[in-house]
Amino acid sequence: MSTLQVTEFRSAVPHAAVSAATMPGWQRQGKLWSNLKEVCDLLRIPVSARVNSDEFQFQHMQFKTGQRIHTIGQPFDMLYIVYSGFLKSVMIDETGSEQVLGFPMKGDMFGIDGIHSRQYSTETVALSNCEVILVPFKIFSSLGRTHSEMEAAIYGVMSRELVREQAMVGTLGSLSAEARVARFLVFLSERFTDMGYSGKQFNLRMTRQEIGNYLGLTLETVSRTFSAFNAIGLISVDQRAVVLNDVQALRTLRRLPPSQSRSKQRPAASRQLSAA
Amino acid sequence: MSTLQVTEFRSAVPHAAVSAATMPGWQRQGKLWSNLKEVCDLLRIPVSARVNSDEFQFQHMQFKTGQRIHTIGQPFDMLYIVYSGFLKSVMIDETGSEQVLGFPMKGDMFGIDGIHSRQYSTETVALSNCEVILVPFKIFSSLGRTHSEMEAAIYGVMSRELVREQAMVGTLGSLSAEARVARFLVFLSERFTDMGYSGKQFNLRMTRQEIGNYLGLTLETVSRTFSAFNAIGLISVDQRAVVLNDVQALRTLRRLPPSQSRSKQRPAASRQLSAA
DNA sequence: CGGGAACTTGATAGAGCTCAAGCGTGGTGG
DNA sequence: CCACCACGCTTGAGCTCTATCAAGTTCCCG
Repeated sequence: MSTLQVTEFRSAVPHAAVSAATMPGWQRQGKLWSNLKEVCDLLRIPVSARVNSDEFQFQHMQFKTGQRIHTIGQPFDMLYIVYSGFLKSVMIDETGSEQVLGFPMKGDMFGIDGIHSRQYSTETVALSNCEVILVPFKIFSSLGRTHSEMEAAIYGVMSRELVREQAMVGTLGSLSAEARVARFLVFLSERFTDMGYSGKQFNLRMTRQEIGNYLGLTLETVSRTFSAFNAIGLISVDQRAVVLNDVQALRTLRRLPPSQSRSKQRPAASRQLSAA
Repeated sequence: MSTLQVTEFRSAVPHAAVSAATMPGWQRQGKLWSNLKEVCDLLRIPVSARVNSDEFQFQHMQFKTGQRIHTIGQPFDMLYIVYSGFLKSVMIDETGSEQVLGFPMKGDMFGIDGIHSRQYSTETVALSNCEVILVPFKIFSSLGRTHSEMEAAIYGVMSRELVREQAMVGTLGSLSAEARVARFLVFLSERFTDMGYSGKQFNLRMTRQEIGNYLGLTLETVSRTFSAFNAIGLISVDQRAVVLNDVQALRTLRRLPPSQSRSKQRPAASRQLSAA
């Protein structure tokens, strides 16, 4: 069962900078910079040609696996955009337990939670060697003033994050363990596709523990669910290597053996309270 | 057991407009307006005196119980701020099930989810007669440009919502049913206190169904948990009327009868990845 | 006063957690 | 270069929590 090979990543990673990971200069600051257009492209924000791309330069910074980009309570002054690599964002509750909130990857912005209280409420850790673009919040927000088209984009990015969290709440609140895991795989598949990698086969960058924590499950349940999916041919798993054999089935999966629909509160609160 | 009386609300509601609910003019638009200062106060945003409060006037709109303020898919052009009353925001997943995302109340902004895709991804329904301030998004964002101090405030409000959703994910992902219900009560208590009402006793504005949906539980579990809290004197409940007898205990509650600490993933995923 | 929604309570079952043991894999030191 | 060790993963057994199904009661509205 350990013959499964997933190699897409080694060959597909498109940024030359990553190879620098093994070189002495790795992690030195100030080596790479991006202009505004590059940042907007990364964020999937439309840029008008009128913007002077070179008016601002944004510094890159490289992190090794396990390093923290920012920590809880640290004063906020920076937003971050993932240029390459994989990370996890976690919150620590009052009992000291971690709660994984997300896995930022290429094109994702993180650190937004710090704006409100002027200090980060989460911490973000590199799950692989990473390259992150530093965006000083003051500069970012001033772009909204000077380039009015940028303004909607900024709000849009923040709104997008909010919608994503809301979807997460919906997932945690109503789906079975199997459905959560299935959706998680589809989510990864779509992200990888967006990034130009294969959406069919990839390597997980996080542990079962982290996946389970993110999905509100234990690592054992995640492991068992992977095994179950594997057993019926939905996917092929071997450790971190995953192949999705039927993405559509994963997308709509509710429960495995007896697919009893528990649509419970369907006809709940939307019609008897009809707007007069 | 039905002798419990909670009357704080009837007497405490401070806005005269509510009494208009029973009058013919109710729900007619354009009756009340707020200036910028009033809006900022409501949002708990610091306003500098330099801002000309009367430069902008924001229209109020009144809704009766059950009416929708906005619906899913409706084109986005407006943000909303609750001036009075209670609402719920819900998402509908692909199977048609509702997912309650929150209960906006006085001072809360909603509709933010619509910015990203230019249409609302949620709908918001009045749980009581409500008065809502309409804030055209274009005007709101232009305030960020003209009054630069407003800008941070706007981002702050959006960030606050994101943090709130993240906390919700944490709650759903890791707490027992009892702990979720307890936190929910504490959450309400704090909101009511903020609004100037009693944080010790209040009336729930939502059904057990809605609470359960919000917390990822069934209505039966919510009901049983209320009863259990009632039985040990933590709270007193009778239908929608609630008295919190020990807020601190609710705040830290993890589990009820045998308070065995199972701090599970305590020493889990934060040390082996220490930043070199 | 009737009907329906909301709420409570009980009985039962099953999904997922906990505890526990074993294995594979990758990194490290001898 | 190989052996060891630790961490991550898998799998099993048992048990608990919470969902589900089912009445029955209360409250609110017409």
